[in-house]
Amino acid sequence: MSQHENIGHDAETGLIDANAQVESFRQTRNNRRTELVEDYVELIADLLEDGGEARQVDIAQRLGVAQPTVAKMLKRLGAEGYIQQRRYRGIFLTDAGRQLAELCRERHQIVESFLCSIGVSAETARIDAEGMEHHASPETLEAFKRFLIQTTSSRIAGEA
Amino acid sequence: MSQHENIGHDAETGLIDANAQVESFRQTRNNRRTELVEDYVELIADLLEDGGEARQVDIAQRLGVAQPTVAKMLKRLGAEGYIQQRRYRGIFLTDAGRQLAELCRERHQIVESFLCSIGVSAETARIDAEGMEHHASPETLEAFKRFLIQTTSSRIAGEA
DNA sequence: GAAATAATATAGCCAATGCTATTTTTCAAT
DNA sequence: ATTGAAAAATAGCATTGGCTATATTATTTC
Repeated sequence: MSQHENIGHDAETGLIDANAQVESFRQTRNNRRTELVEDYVELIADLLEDGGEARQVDIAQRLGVAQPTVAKMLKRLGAEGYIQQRRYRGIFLTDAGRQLAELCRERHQIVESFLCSIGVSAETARIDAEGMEHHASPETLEAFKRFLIQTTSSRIAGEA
Repeated sequence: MSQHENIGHDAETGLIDANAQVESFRQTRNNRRTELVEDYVELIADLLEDGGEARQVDIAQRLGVAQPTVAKMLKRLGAEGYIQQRRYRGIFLTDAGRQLAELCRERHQIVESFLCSIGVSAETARIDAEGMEHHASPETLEAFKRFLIQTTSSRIAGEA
């Protein structure tokens, strides 16, 4: 039996095919593991760009967690090669970190703008985008972008 | 200073207001904690409805995790009042469980349909919806629904 | 009804992410 | 230069959600 056979709905039951569903759940679990890393890197990039420095206390305050929680996560980010850290010195993004941050920021921006464009309030869009961005695949992001371009050009053309 | 003052962007920096951002992150962390419960309850409802029973092995197989992992989570679901469980007997949803399942299923359905309606493939929609559904607020769901109704009526009216 | 099989329960491990309390280090100010 | 405050590091703990290995209980089959 081929690996990609029987994707979609299973005729024998009303349920989604088990192999397909298990893949969704696995993917989601995977995403959940990388969400925090992405949040941190994105936030650090913002802080660096804006204020020139990203201190643990700032990150902690922004995320709403305690400083030791941040310290622990920064160790992980360092180990994964996204940041460079010197004891009692500031935090810097590596090339990989900057790259990831850029990706996240773009994705975040697309999701948030998209939500706004379909009539969600700015505040809710911000909150929901924060959670949803990590689960938007490239394909979905493309669809969001297409939609944004469409509605933008419609508005320019003066349509309702 | 009022609690809801200064929501949105902070004029002093290019960054989002810290209070607003921290709220987003808190909300997201909160959602993440309830995601698994919702996944389980939704899946159990599906299994019960379809096959008449929801066994640990089925749940484990569907989620792609080991059976003891499911056993542990079921204890939690029991403690939180969503399911009833008798040793070596099947699993049943309580009223609260059925209610939650219904809510989740509806939400899931809306998100997945919505993604399809903007041109995301069925398979990707399934995967992304699995992750995104838990982060869609009522307001966003309403926007999705509005959009679905619009495009449906457009199609019926024969528009491109 | 006894044996084999299937399902569930339990024990014990690990990693991730949160916390508080405390120590260490740096920096700023006098 | 010393001190005091701020920041970061560290220790130690709890919870959640994974896992494997194993024991127990039901069920099925002969």
